[in-house]
Amino acid sequence: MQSTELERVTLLLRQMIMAGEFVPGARIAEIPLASRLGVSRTPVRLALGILEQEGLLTSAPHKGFWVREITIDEIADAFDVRGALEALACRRAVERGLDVANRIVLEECLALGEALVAKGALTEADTRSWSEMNARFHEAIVAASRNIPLANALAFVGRLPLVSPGAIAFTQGLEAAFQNMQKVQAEHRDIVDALVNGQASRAAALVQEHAYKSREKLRRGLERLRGEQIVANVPGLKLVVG
Amino acid sequence: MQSTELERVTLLLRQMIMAGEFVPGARIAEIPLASRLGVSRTPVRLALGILEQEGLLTSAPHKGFWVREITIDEIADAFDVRGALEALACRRAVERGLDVANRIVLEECLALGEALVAKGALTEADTRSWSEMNARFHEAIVAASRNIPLANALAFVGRLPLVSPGAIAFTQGLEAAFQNMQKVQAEHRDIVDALVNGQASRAAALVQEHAYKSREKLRRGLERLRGEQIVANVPGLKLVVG
DNA sequence: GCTCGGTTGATTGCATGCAATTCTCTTTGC
DNA sequence: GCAAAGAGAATTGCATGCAATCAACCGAGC
Repeated sequence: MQSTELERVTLLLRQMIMAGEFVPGARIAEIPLASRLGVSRTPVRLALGILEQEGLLTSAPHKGFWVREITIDEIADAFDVRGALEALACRRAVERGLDVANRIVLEECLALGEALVAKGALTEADTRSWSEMNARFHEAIVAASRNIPLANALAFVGRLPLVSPGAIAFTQGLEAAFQNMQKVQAEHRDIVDALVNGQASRAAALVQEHAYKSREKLRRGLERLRGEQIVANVPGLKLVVG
Repeated sequence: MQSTELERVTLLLRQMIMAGEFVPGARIAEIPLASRLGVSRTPVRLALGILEQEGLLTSAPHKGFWVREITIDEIADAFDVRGALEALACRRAVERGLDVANRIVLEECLALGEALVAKGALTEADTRSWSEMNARFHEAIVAASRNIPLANALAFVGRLPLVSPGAIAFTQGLEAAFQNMQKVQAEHRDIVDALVNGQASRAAALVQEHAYKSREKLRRGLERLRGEQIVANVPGLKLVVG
């Protein structure tokens, strides 16, 4: 699938960073990384540049790259941005007329969510398919807006760890995850209802609140981990809590 | 100032693209470009990667880079995104309390705008200082929101040509530019008024409309140029009008 | 004992060589 | 005359060598 080393290295490196393999603020030297990944410095260097553009790394001339320190507040703020953009997407989707293809995707997502909620029990696999469904749901809304810069901007903010709709929900356990899932499913239902009935501002308000709830849920989850300077084992990235 | 070739090449290349030196859709080969800029392929390659991330170029493995074709609709859509984001910035700025530093910047921008409008006559230099003032104005609003992902997202959409507040207004002549300037100045006054009086939703609505007016002004300006497949001499980039 | 300066080591930045892929032009077959 | 296949040229992708810059450590001077 990936025809070049650069793509492979970029993907790998992104996963490594997101998995928290590097201490935030720590320098990432090219040579050890290259030998670790079994390639030369060239693709590594290019990949680092890409990840810098994505906001995961920082660099300075002759000083190299290091992992950006991301605060909880920054993650939370990104959710506000996501809410505002998705609200715009809803308004545009309604104004331009919700097309059939995306409507079908939305309803499929609703059905899948319904099935997961009805099933009651939750395995790890269920959580994964929920996440994928959630990602598809939000993508469909954006696609329905037919606004390319909007989609790009959303992808941009989604590059921050935990912000993308596909990020694994940050909950205490499967039980809490399930309760949250029920709430989210209800919100999804309302959003789709507003969209198919042409209620632009209602849909916009609902997704905005939807994002806000995600934000606060995440914040509560992260706040619990205060105390250590660096939050480890967060699915996504080590975060600076200072 | 720029200590590396990469920075120099990136800046130069961005300017060249924005100035429309390349036909949209045309391939950009590394070797001729490198020899033209007097450097080796390495920094050129890195710069091309950066500009791809910025949305000005596209690439495919083993096929190199080419200039992205940007439609008028895409530019217009980006204005909607800008409006939504700046509206969010206004709400947050008010909610968090407009800080003194940014308030001063806003009022200085107002004063400068007032002076330019009062002056009546408009030179090229006036247009430039107006643009710089406009950029500072919008930056201050974003800075006042103290939301870093928001600022990043706005910078992201602003990378599209003509979308950034600092882009030279697209008007028919100095006379029309002046009339537009008067309107914009009035809008700026209202926005600052809302911000300093803590009227969050009013300020949000005003900036959104502000962006919408910019969008429509630009669209009218570009529509006039339909007919040719490619619009040349647009300050920013050659645009595909199809 | 502390600070400032020099020197050494390491790392980044750039140039270039080589292999792999793609594109193009030509030639052959129908 | 046109289409398809093959060979050659050109370009990208990657590896590596070398120079410039930076950081750290050590020593000297105050």
